[in-house]
Amino acid sequence: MTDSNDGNGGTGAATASVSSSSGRAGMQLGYTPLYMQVRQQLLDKLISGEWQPGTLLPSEQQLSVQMGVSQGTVRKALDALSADRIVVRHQGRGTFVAEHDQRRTLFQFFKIADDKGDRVLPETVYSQLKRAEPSASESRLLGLRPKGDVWRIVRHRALKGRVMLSEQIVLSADRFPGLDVHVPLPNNIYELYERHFVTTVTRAAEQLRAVAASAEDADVLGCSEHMPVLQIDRQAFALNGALVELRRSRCLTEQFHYASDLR
Amino acid sequence: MTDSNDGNGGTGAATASVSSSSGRAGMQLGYTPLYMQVRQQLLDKLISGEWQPGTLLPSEQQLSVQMGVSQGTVRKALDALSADRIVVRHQGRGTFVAEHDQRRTLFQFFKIADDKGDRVLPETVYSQLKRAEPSASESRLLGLRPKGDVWRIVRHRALKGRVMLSEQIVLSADRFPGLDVHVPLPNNIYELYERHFVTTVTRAAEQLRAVAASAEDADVLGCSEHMPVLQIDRQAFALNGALVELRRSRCLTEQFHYASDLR
DNA sequence: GAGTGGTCTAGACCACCGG
DNA sequence: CGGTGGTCTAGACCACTCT
Repeated sequence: MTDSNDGNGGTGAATASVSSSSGRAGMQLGYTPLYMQVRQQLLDKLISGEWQPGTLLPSEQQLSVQMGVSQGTVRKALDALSADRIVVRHQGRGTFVAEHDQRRTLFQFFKIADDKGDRVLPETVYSQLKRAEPSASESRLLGLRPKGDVWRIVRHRALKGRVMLSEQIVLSADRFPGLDVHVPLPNNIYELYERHFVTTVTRAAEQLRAVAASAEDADVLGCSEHMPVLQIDRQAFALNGALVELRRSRCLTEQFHYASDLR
Repeated sequence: MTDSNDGNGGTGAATASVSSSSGRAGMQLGYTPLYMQVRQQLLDKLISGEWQPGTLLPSEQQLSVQMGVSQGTVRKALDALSADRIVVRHQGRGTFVAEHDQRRTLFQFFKIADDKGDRVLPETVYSQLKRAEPSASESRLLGLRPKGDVWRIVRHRALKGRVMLSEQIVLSADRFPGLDVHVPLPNNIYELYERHFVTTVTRAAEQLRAVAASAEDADVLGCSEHMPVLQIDRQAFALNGALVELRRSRCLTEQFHYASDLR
């Protein structure tokens, strides 16, 4: 392993056995702190699938010995991953790779709430999967190879027994080979991504607009045509930063709303 | 000062001269870490107005001596305040009380972006202020005394020269005495709150719905009646956690959208 | 009781800013 | 150049979980 960044503060005798692996997104030049290098090393093991979701990581003590840095530096790296919800830490139990369980889906990725502010997970009442050619923009955004296909998923989803949401999902057929084997798709589709396709969605960006329901929307949602509906365009990103899912939802917002926290 | 929490780890000789001041929101019972007590002590000085926005705080070293805790503990307290955007830290310069400058308003509190994803601050093209009686729910939410009045502000705001947004703001007349002296209100109204009314907005919760434009909306926004518009209901909270502002916006979303990051 | 993460302390050096 | 926050280390004790 190549040493770097000595730059090694403290009383320390240990010269860190941490390879440089710089190039953190969103950092300016000049210098990469040791704990960020450690963070990246740990992240690489998650990206490669060496540590699957749900796995118990080695303890801080073990990692600090393995990586040749102090326990405090390992702690800072794990705290950074924890802040990004990539790992979950439990006092007395250990540090685990975050899973897309129902709670995470509900609080990180599903922003529809009822008028009391409670979030309710929707049930899927209709689901369709087909292979198709991408549009130019889909191909560009998903970084597809020339002539690479996409999967198109259409789902209708109900809250409290009423169909409230119609969504179309677009995925690279190369990244999700044999997706059709898993039909019918589970309600929690991000759990499917991570269990069968080594793809963990960690972050998403949504664009919201008010639009008029199309004739098809009206049919699906049981409302009149031209009814105002909330259109949500989502781009979802994996651990390595790649855009892996495009999604467009149209949602009735009479009994429910989209909740956004500004902080 | 009353000691508590000894509970004092480390080699330390120092018994912390930090009063208990427990009761952190969202904490379970049992115990309050020292750095959270320090955080609350610092926060109290901000709430009281003893440290105004823009103020340079004492250095970590000075604070650690003043409060009788280690520099590392002061650091953790300041890092927590920094994570909540309550203070801003600059290496080599010091720690400052956060201000509602244009950048903060743009990135923390204004979520409308153009199709390239760039956020543009809107200009106010019409503004009206009047004193009025609150509705029952307004009185309850804002915690008004019986017969306490409210201010109602109506503003029309333009992006790139086109009126895109109509908003109504409701404030306690008691909390904002003599607000009418400041007419015409500045475009950055949160800066007004903090400069003249010792009220710093730190957090807000928004509820989004797609609704049909009313006749009045259509007139203001220059669109047809029943056009789908994005309705944004905001509740804004001050440093002490009190709800201080209610706001309803209606926004055209043909050239712009509401951007929401899920992470 | 053993092991984990969480807190607290102490001290050193580094990167950055201003005068 | 002195002062600030940022990083790194080392070691102790605490709260929590599981066996």
